[in-house]
Amino acid sequence: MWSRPQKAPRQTLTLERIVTEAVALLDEEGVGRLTMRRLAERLDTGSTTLYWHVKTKEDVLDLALDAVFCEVPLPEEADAWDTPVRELMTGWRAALLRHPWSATILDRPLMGPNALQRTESLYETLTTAGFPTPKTAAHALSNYVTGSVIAQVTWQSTDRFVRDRAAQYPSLAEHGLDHDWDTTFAQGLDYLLIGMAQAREGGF
Amino acid sequence: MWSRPQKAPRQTLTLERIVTEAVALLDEEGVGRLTMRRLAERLDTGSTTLYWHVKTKEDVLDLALDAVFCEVPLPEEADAWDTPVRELMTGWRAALLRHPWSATILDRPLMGPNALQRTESLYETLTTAGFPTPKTAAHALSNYVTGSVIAQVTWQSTDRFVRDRAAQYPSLAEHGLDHDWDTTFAQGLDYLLIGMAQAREGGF
DNA sequence: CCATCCACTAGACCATCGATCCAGTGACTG
DNA sequence: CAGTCACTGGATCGATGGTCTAGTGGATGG
Repeated sequence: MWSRPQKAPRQTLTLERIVTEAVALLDEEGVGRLTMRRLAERLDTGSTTLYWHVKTKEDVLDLALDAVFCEVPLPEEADAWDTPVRELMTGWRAALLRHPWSATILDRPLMGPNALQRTESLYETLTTAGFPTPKTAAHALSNYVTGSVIAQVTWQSTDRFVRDRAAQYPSLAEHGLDHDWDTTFAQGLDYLLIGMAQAREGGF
Repeated sequence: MWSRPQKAPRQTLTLERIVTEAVALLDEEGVGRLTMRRLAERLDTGSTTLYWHVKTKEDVLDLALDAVFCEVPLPEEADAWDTPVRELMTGWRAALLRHPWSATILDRPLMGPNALQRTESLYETLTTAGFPTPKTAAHALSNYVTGSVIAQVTWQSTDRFVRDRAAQYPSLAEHGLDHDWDTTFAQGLDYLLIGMAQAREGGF
């Protein structure tokens, strides 16, 4: 009785396989070409079969997005509060950039277990760091990361377009061209962290 | 000869009318229900007619999004550099929030004339304020606004869902529930501006 | 050993969408 | 008055998300 397997060991097609393959498909061909049929084909099955494991296509996207967050390393404790924060935000950004399609679906609730775990970690760090309003600080940080990733992915995808219009819009060209995205991100993050630290000392 | 009208005065259907109606449709029913057919129907015409004025549906979205940026007031000059910046960012955010569908299409290049004009204004303000790297500062600011709007729209659209899971994920509930979005945004913006000011004095 | 059950699968099918083809239409031009 | 051209619309195409219906095959229980 007790040694009996809990569930049917059938499982030729599992949710996990679906998600893995969906991420692979998204990585290779982008969000515009993710189709239930194409995904099913890659899994050597019919599209109907997918709908037994998943209710809608949006479920697939939600799962794929949360799978990306799984790649974000959870920082260890450190003496300075800003060290783990910087780590978390940098890893967060890196994971999203590794899967550029994720930037275009960041407009959906990040409520997968992996995403929640990262948010939780951020809150915890800020709270133990003594911020009176960790909620505000957490929002500022995650919003900045989200915006940064979207901006970078967008501009990189239209590099050619901008280059053609560089003469017409000089500061547009400067805004999006030959851009060291990493250092710009880090610098902006520093702005935020400096401001946060100063505000905390001021007690608000 | 000179008094002759330049172009054919036919124009029963104009690009302007299309954009206006598209924004109205998006406001009323959201981005998911914007269809070329539905849009054409609202304009009392066939869907084919739209394609004479516009190449693809994406064009319509681009135009609608830029129409939103038209609502962002361009700040006047001021003594303190942060005053016009705060004005511009607040107006930027307000315009996007007035049309929540815009948040879900912020992953496309903001290259309409209205959006460019706002970006230009931001650069100009930061440059005359003496920032050594206005590009970095401008990115930090606009990224923060973008992220903030997306977060707010997303969380507000899933308020019910979060409320149901409040017990299960306490800090999730705190993160997204009963949230004074305006003050949180303003506070985060202050973080940024404080950090930027301090960094400028430090000369980097 | 066999009937039953159920997790799981597949092909046909539906409504809808973005986009195009093709056949006009009517106001202005020369 | 014939011709042009900006402009319009109905029919249509291929693809998509999703459902209906009819299975299939391995484990279960008697």
